[in-house]
Amino acid sequence: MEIPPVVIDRLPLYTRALSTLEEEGRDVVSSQELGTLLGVTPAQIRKDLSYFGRFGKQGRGYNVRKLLDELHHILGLDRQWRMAVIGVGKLGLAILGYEGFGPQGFRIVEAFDADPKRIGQRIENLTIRAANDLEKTLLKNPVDVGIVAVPAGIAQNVIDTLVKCGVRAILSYAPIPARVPPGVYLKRIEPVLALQSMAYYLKNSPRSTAAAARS
Amino acid sequence: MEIPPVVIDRLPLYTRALSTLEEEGRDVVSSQELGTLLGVTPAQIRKDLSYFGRFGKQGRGYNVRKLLDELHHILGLDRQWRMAVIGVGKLGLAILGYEGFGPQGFRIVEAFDADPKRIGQRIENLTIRAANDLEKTLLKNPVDVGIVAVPAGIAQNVIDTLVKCGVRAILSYAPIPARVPPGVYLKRIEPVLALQSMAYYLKNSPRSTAAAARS
DNA sequence: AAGGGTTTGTGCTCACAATTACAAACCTTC
DNA sequence: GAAGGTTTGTAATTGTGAGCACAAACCCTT
Repeated sequence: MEIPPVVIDRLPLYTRALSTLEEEGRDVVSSQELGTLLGVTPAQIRKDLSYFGRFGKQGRGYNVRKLLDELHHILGLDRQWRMAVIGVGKLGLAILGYEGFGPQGFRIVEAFDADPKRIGQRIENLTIRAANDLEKTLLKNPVDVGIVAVPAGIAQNVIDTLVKCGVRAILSYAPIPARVPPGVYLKRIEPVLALQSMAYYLKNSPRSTAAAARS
Repeated sequence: MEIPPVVIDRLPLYTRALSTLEEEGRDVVSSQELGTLLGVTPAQIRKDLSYFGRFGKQGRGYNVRKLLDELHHILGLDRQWRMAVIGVGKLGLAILGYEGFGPQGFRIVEAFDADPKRIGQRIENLTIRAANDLEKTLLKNPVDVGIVAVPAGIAQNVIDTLVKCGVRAILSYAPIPARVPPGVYLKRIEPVLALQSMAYYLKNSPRSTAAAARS
């Protein structure tokens, strides 16, 4: 069965909300409650989940623990994913220092930079390698995900290299419309584009009567 | 006329491609060429633009300079937008140091943090203010956009404060499903969610025969 | 054990966005 | 200035996702 990408994009949201509920000690949750928690309609949640099976009980709702496990399994979050960061500037540093990846099973195991002053430095239990060694290193020690935090000018080049090394998922912070071959998955983080589209609404809404932008 | 949000989200893409073309000295571009450049169908581009007017010439294409000016005007990029950064940790530092905002008319004019060691520090021509003074400062010197780079636990609180101060556009880096009242526009930057949805495809695609994820 | 109150899973409908397709308009060349 | 080759703008069609609504299933109380 072919599942719509929008659905896949929502599953992590559900996962996160369920984690919070579990930490609060909740046993059961309804699509209704989950919906208000996330700003999504209950029907949407139920339909999304129904693509994968029947996880709830009528009249009761979903077992938090069980649904969370199911979603982890569906998304492939029940294992560790190895990631490499390319580019250790200010942004790369922030990425290396971010504590949000590890707990979700995403571990940064390599970091690369072209600056001779950076190469060899030890940051967050990692030794920065030379960008020149990117290909050689990744071919020997493959990673699942590449995080691109280099300037726009060389980003496509870096991405091509990653693809050549068999990396099939790329998270790019570079402000370019990068292209990847079929079978490689690319997500872009684009704060400037986000700001620019919000500017439209700022400019065109009469200061109070507008509907909120979808985030 | 009511324009679909998806269309608004694509306009900044067009803007960026046109900027590149202009720097290269190109005078005219067809929807065809722009499309291949961005990975979008030509018809999509033409239709998106037709919501706002008729900017092209049959048999010729679009004048790069003119279309760029039009889009700048439509999106409200022909002015300066004032932004405040809340949270000056590693991420906040990267944001303050990013050179991609200024050239697009987005200027960071205030920065706040709760850490006494950070308060008063001078970074990138800006003096970090105390988080306690957030409300007072913004009420005196309003900003158009708030950039939230604080830990998840206090993010909703910060967002509520921003809204109270009349901030109508918020770019949030906090991993929470933040809610804002109607008339306030919120975009979230969520690298972890992006990774989690890619994990699904990594897990479920047979290593070469899958279609690329939409980015 | 029966009844009232919930909540799920899903067929159906509706809305809207993407694509197709083509007439009209434009440029260039002969 | 006519003809051939492009490319736009848009009407019409197709495709797809979101919302609605309800039967079936479950819990709890009496």
